[in-house]
Parts: sequence; C-alpha cells; structure tokens
Amino acid sequence: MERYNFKEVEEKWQKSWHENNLFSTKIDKNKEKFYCLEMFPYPSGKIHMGHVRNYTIGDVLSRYKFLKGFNVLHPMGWDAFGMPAENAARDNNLDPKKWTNSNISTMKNQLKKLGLSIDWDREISTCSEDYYKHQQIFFLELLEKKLVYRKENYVNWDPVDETVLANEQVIDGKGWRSGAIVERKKLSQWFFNISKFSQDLLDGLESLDTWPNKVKTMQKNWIGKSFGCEIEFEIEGNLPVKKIKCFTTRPDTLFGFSFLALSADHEISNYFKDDKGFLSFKEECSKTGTTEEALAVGDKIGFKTGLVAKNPLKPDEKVPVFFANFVLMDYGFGAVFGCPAHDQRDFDFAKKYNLNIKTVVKPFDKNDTYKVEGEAYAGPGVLINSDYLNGLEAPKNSVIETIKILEKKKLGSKKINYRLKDWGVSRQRYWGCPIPIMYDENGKAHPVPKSLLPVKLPENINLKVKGNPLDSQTSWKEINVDGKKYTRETDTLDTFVCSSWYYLRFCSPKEDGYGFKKEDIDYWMPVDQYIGGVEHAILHLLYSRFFMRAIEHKNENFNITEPFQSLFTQGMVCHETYKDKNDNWLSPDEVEKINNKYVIKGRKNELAKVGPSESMSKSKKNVIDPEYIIKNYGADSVRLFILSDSPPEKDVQWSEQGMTSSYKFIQKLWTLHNEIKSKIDKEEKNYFDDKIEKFTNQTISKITNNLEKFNYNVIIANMYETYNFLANHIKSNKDLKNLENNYKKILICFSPVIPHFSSECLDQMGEAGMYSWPEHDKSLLVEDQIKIVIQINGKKRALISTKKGVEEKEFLEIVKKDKSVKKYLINSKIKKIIFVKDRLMNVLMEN
RNA sequence: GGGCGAAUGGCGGAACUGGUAGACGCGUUGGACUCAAAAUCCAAUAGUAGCAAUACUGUGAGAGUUCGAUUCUCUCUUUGCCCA
Repeated sequence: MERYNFKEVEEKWQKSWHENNLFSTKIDKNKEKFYCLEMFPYPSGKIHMGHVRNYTIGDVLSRYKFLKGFNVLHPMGWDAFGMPAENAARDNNLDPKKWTNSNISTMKNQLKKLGLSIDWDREISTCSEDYYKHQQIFFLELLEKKLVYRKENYVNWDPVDETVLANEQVIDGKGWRSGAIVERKKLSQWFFNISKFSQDLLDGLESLDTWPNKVKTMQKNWIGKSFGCEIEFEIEGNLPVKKIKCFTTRPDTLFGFSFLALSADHEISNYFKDDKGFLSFKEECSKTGTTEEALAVGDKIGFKTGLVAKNPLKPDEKVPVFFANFVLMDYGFGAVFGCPAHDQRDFDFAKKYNLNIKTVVKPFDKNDTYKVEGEAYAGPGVLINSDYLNGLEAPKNSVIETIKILEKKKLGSKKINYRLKDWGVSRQRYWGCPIPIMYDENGKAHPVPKSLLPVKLPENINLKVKGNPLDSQTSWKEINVDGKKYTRETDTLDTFVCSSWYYLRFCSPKEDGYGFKKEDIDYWMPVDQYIGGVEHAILHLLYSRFFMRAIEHKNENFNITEPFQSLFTQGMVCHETYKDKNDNWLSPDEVEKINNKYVIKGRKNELAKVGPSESMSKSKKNVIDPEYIIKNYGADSVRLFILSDSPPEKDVQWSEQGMTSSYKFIQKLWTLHNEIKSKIDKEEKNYFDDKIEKFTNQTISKITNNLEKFNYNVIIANMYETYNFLANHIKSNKDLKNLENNYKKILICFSPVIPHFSSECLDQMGEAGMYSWPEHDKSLLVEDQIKIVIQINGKKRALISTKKGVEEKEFLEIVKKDKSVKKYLINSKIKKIIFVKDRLMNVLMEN
C-alpha cells in the first residue's frame, strides 16, 4: 500500500469539482434553498489563518446542506476598495487596481487549494465597475427617498496627511500614520440617514433569535435608546436670548443644577464670532477629538457667556451659562445642564471653574447629610435636598416623576433619544466608489444624470499629492453637462457601503440593468447562515441591516428587512509570541524548541522570550502562512486541525503538534481504508451485522446533531472515535459482514470536513459521487443491554448491566443481590428509592 | 464605571431536558519494532492512600434548592470582550 498522496488526490478532486460545475447554482423551485455566506475578504495580498478558519466553517456547513439535498448558494467575492491598496500603490508607485487584482488572483488560487465548495461563477469584486455602478444607482435612489443628505460635520482631521480619519484611526489623539495631533474640523459631507431607522433596527433584533446575544446586545447599546426629557431653560442677560433647549436623561437632579454648558457651535456662538477670547477658546476645542472617550477623559475647558439660566423648578436660582468643549452639537440640542455632584464630567468642570456642587442623590446606605466629595456619585439612591422631590428613588421613579411635574408646568416634555448618529459616508480617498454627484457654479449639488452613469474612477492618477488625489485631477473633476459647467464630487464612498449590499449582488451577479433581480432575491434571500468575525458585530452588520431597510423604504417590490437570518461569529486564530532580548518580535520559524526551551535559530546561546498567545498579526510576527501549511500537509489536514481544537466560536490556539497529528490521522484513515477494502466480503454483504450497524447509526446521529449545532470540534472527536472503533472492529477479524454499506455512510459523514479524502475513498468504493447524507434508524440508537447506575445515599456505588425497560421492583431485587452493593444495604433499612428508568437507582438508607 | 460572557486533569476541550464528570486529541511515562533514530504500534495517565480490590477528595471560592448540581439560585474572586 502506498502512503496517502494528498497532493495528487486533492488536485484530482478539485479539478473534478471544477470541471463538473458541481457547486455552480441555479434557481430550482423544487428544492429548498440554503444561502450560506461567509464575510468576504479584503484582498490584502495572501490569505491568513483567520480566513482558513472562517471559510472552512462555512464550507463544512455548505457541504453538509448540499448532501442534505438543499439547493446551496455559497458564493465568494472581494471587498476590494479601501486604503491599503491606495497606500501600497502610492508607496511603491503602482496602480491600486493592478495591485488589488493581482492580490485577488493570488488569494483566489489559495482559497481554491482549500477545496471550498464555492460557486466561482458568482465571484464579484466591489472595485469593478460592474459592481460599483449599481451602488451609484442605489445612492441616487436613496437621495431621492431623502435618505441621503449633505451637511457640515466635525471630523477627525489629520493636518499632516490632510485627510479625515475614522475614530479607530485616532490613537491617543494622534493620527495612526502621521503621528500628528488630530484636530476637529468642519467638513461638508454626505450622510445616510440611518438614525431614521433607530427604533426599527432595535425592534428588528427581536426577530433574530439565532444571532448571538452578545452581538444583539452590542447593537442595542450602539443604537443607545435613552429615555429622558427636553427642558427649556429661561435665560437672562445682555444678549437677545430668551430660552435654551436641552436634553437630559436625568431631569431628577435639577435641584443640583449649577451651570448650563453649550457646544461651541451652538447658535448662540454667533454673538461671539468677533470675540477674540471666544475664538481662541473655540480653537482649543478643535484640538479635542470627537470620540466620546476623548471628551470624557480630556481636559474640560469653558468660556463664560455672561448669560444666566433659571432653574425651572426653582426660578429664583440662577446659574451661569458656559460654552464647554465636552458638549457636542450632535447630541441632544448641543446643550446640557450641569449637575456636578452626579456626573463626572460636570464635576471636573465645576471644580475647575469653582462652581457650586450640590448633592441631590444619596446612596441607599447613607443618611441625608451625605455629601459628594472627590468624585461624582452617579449610582442609584434616594433624592435629597430637592424640595418636593425628596425621598423618590433615583433614577427608578424620580426621572418619571420629575418629567410629569415638568410637563404639568409646561417646562419640558418626555423625549426619547438615540445615540446612533447618521452615517457619514464621504471619504477623501481615491480608491473607492465615486459619489455620483456634481456641483454647479453656485456649489449646489445635483445628481449625475443616469445617462452619464457610471461615474468611473479615473486611472493613471498621481497618488503622491496631499489630500484627496481626485481633487487635483482637474481633467476628471470638471465636466460639461448640457452646456453647463459642473465640478464632480471628489469624495468617494466609505467601503462599508460596498459591503452593505454585496449579499444581494451574489443572487444576481451578472444582472446588468440593476444591482439585483427581484426573482433572484425572492428565491435566495435572506442569507440563511452568515459567518464571520465578531469585530463586525456593530458597523458592518448594522449598516447592512440599514441598507435593506433603505432599499425597502417606499418600495413595494421589496419586502425583506433582515439580510441575515442566522449569524455565527467565529473566534480568532492565535499563536504564542516571541521576542529576543532587545524586545524585537520573532516569527515562529525563527525559534526552535529544544528541551522545552525556545532557542533563537542561529543564535545558539540566546533564549527567546515567550509571550502570551495572541491573535495572529503581522506586527507581532506570530503568523503561520496557510499556503505553506497546505503545501506541506494538504488541505484536508488543515481543515481538520483548524476545527479540532476549540469550539468554532472561541479562539483557537495554533499548534504545530496539533497540525501534525491531524496529518497523521489522515494517514491512519488511509491505512484503515485499505485494510477495509481488502477485507470486505462482497458475497455476504447483506448479512446483518448488529454491531457495526448500530455503531454507524450512532455516528450518523452524533455527527448530524453536532453539525446542526456548530459543535464542529466535537465532530472531529466523533471522527477519531469512529476510527478507533473501525480499527478495532476489523482487527477482531469477525463480524465484517455489512461493513461496506456502513463504511460508505461513515465516509459521507466525514466528507464535509475532509472532502478530498472522502471523495477519493468513496470513489474507490464504487460511489461515483452521487451520494446524499445518510439517514439513521432511530430504533438502532437504543441499546437493549444498558448500564444502570446504583447510588447509595446519592453516592455512586455500582454499575449494573441489565436489559432495557426493567421496572423498579424487579431491578431492586437485582441490586440487592449485587455483591458490591450488598454491603451498603445490610446495616440499615431502606428509607426511600429514587428510580429513573434505564438510568439510575438511588437508594436512601435510614440514619 | 456600566453591560455581556467565561472559569472542568499538565494542556485544548467533552458531558442530552439536573442523573456514571474528564469523551476525543495533545503532552507525559513505560513497552514493542530498530545497530540506532524517526515513523508506527501496544499500554498507562484527575489527585491522595494502598501490592490490590477499594476508599476518600475533586468541575474558580463560599452558601442555597434537590434523593442527586459542571448544569438551577445568591454572594464573592479571577479573567475575557464590548461600551465608556
């Protein structure tokens, strides 16, 4: 017998699947559909282990559903726009398109070597014109529906790179690449009105019962529904301002009111536009970032307006009105009332400007003389020093009660506020989908006429300029439409827009006139199982949910609101980290394990410092290249290992030993396969063999059950158990009847995980590839002879083998005669017996 | 600070609706094969005591419910993630 040649076998079957179009899918209304989708990759260069894990999980599911007879849609594409391409192209004098497309072809080849059951005919790439032209049409549709608008907004601005940074690109207040201190800058940008659907997006979560709770909670928090009150404060002073509106979730602390804080962009700032002091204060404000964290942690500064605000519940009390850097215009009304005793930001501010700090909530375990000191108390308790509100439980009852009082006095009203802000989609970048807008000479925005769509990205562009390269591309930027001069919008769309609807495109990848065809959507959507990393729990998944609603809005032909019926979030692939004595990161192949110590290769006397196992990342050098692994061990071994060590939703630790053992397991299966083949007695195969029949049924039942529940690591254990059983079974050299039938069923059960190996073996057993998932006979799962646990006073004392279905009385007689139990029964009387049929007998003794 | 989750041998992890804790794998130890090594195969492997049968302890800590708790409830500790 030859050793298993994975290279030959895997190539053979990949070729066969491809040539027979095994995984290309068409609508078939006689079959139940199953749309399995993994998050598509960014074509960064090569695939990494995270991809291997993600796509293996999806492939196991797809192949299982395929064998179960579903019409499976399992597509793959490329999230191909984005900054890395632009940066790589700029730094190496390349074209982003060429760079991206060459990465795509490399990665596609690598994915193919994993033996994924993908319908490559449906491959899409978001940077291709075929894709983004539809996105431009969607954009204009949303504009028509008034779900897109343009407004000025503050952004994180990197003054060195002259570009906008996303919040996650701001690290410690500095640009992630330039290191420049990030500023707050006002820019005119396009927005998607996602906040219009805040409540709907929240309600929709209820219907997603197979989504992980964790993700639902994260989205819920992100949408951030809060219940509070809108209050109008009366203002006095030497400006023509009578009233200022503000939103608060804690109106009940009004008696602790000691200042009113306004955003530097509040309309009242117009009275100060010539005030030098104010202008320099405003400039200071622009140095604080826009994240909630930056605002909470940063220095609190203010500028006195000279106005005073009246406390609505106590009109003779007047407090100063400030501009303050921690108030943003897009929360509430750009105005907050300050209660320093019970809010840390207000507390910091009050300390700085020497304002009154009045305690109005005491913790339950303190008495009425409790005073806030050192830091604000934001916890629950009882209202004090609050006149007629005293004694109310805060915030449980006090908020509602206070709102009632304010409403009665017509000083305020109940209001629901959402934290979710509209989605700013403008990016000052070249490598993205052009926004199909043009401006006339007055700067008014017009949609680009349909006849001039798509707006194509210009090629051969100078990326070395500062700021947005499209902005300096005058030949592209300036256009003539119907004899009038226009300039194009030079911002491109956030790449999250591309990934917000790609799952629709997979249903109609070749449709030319529109992004998708109704007939296709009606059949395939929604995605039955979506699989990807939890890092997309909020943005991508929320944006996609929004996009479906935006398309559905005012559209009678479309009635799907939730794109992803089920969601599975897989864990990361981790590896130990290594450093040398100078704290330089070392990659795993620069390190060698000798006598349980990690020695740096080529530096015999130096030991590597071993760090904790962390998610594989280039910066820590703890990466293992899948291509190398596939080449050395084969795709089936990699698939087997990546699933074996941990449940798929948890992080998995990459280990060379684990990888090797998976490889050896395939070799052992091969040896077994050859032994089985040579022992099968075809003449007598109809002879009923109880033992293997039963075992096979159990195996089918277990594996099916574990597939349904995503317990993929347990499936691998089931496969090892199966091997152990079969190896013993054939070694005993009897009861080999009916082996062939059952062994084939077992191979089919293995095939979602190790498809090449299984296909080869099944082929050798005469199965030409037209097999389906085996059914199991439930009656065979039940053993006739079972083992019942005997407990004496709750402690396990014996295990008795008996026939199934024994009644309590009969069984007690057996127990009494059992020699290992006898000794516990003779010294005392039986008080009570608990009997669980076919399972357990617990005998309770007196005393 | 708030929200959510997790904690089981040397390690990764199993355990159906509360009913034999530790499946399966790794590692380790011993053995076979070999001049030797690798590979492969066989056996043992939660801890303590014992030659053994066996007994006791044991699922982060402490309590509770129950005939019976890894599983349910409460408190605490540690830890992870998300938000701040």
